[in-house]
Amino acid sequence: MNAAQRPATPTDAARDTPTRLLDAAQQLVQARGYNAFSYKDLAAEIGIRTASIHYHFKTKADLGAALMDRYLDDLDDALTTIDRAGGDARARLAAFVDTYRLTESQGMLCLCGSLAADLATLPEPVGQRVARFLTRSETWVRDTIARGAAAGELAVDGDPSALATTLIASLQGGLLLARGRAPSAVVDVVAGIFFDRVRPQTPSPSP
Amino acid sequence: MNAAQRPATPTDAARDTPTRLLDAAQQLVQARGYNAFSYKDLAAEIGIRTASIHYHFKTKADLGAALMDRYLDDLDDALTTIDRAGGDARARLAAFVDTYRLTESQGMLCLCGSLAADLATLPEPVGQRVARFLTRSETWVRDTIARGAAAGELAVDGDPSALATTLIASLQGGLLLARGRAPSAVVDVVAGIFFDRVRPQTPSPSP
DNA sequence: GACAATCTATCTATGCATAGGTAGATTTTG
DNA sequence: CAAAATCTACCTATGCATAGATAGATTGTC
Repeated sequence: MNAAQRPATPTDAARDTPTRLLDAAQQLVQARGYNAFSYKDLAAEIGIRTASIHYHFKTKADLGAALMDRYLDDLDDALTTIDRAGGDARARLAAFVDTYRLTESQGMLCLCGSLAADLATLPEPVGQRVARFLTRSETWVRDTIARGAAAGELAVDGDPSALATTLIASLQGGLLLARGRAPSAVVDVVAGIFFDRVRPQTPSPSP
Repeated sequence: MNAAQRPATPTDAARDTPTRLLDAAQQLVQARGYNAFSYKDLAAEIGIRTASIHYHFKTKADLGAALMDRYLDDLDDALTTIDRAGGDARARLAAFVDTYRLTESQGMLCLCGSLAADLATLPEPVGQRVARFLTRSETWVRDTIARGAAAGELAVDGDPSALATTLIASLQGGLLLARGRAPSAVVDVVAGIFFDRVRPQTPSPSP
């Protein structure tokens, strides 16, 4: 997901250099991929020399790890916010799906999806964090479905774990297909298919 | 998809150099991504100098385009073979999904999925072919579902177009999630969810 | 001998990283 | 509290490896 669609750049130039570097790097990775951005791009973006970037992030691997650490924190924050907002399971899942829409409209991938595509070439610490992000997302979706079913909020058609895996896969893959289409077209479509199987528990509490 | 899981390297060294270059390049792109392989890697792989590669493929962009051209041909061949095999719609869809399993078991992405992730940095002719591949896959799946429904072979639960988009997205995204998991785990899961909505038209022709 | 396929040698551009320096703020301490 | 020490956040300059590409042999083959 794109939990980390950073809070709309607060006053932008007002942030400190490490934060600005992370912001720019994240944008570049989501738009172009890990192996297609350089310290030079980054330096140009925020107006310092490449050597200065090394002062804040010793190596590109460190920068990548920091990027994913922040993204993991953002995910936790986003999920916590959703959980605390007090909607039912379906509303929570819808809020989760919503986090992908902005990313799609920008023609980007999820930071984690982009890095997952480059997984074989990533420094190991970065790869580990990517895996952690995907696991955490999937677990949250699975648990949200399962709890919704248990609480009688949701009529679930299928195995919560399989549905969760499929939702994450189709959202990540959806962003891959989305570029060059109408904004939100693909996320809407895959979400529609998903929610057909996770319906509000309206009437008959049947057997 | 990975239609182009090249026919198991026939005698391998017996093929001509352009073919061996394409084979090696495809393997590298699927495993590592377009921006993470070089003429040097390729040269080392097949035992010639990088300069010799330029004799066969003037530029990396040419190589990329040739790679996608062949992959598009492979897709057409695969779909034609499936269509001619004479199974019903569900068998055809299952055969289509099967082409993703080998890719998953090798921890790779679909050539087209890998390139889609790097889309923003691709030479334009390559990007166009990537889009063409995705459209063609989606169209085939959609039509296969729709025809299956029309022929009374399939009980389709939802819009064929949305189901097709979701299937492709979840397969492509599935390969993204699959690395580091049990082989075929993710393709099986997303295919299972898909086929719940595209069931054999068994008994009651209902209304 | 002509053409195909490959080679050696080399070029320019770029990537990540390091060394070493500097201006200015902050902290320590006699 | 002022001088000394240290730290922060940059800089210039440079190194060394790799990337894609080119020119001009050389070799093999019909």
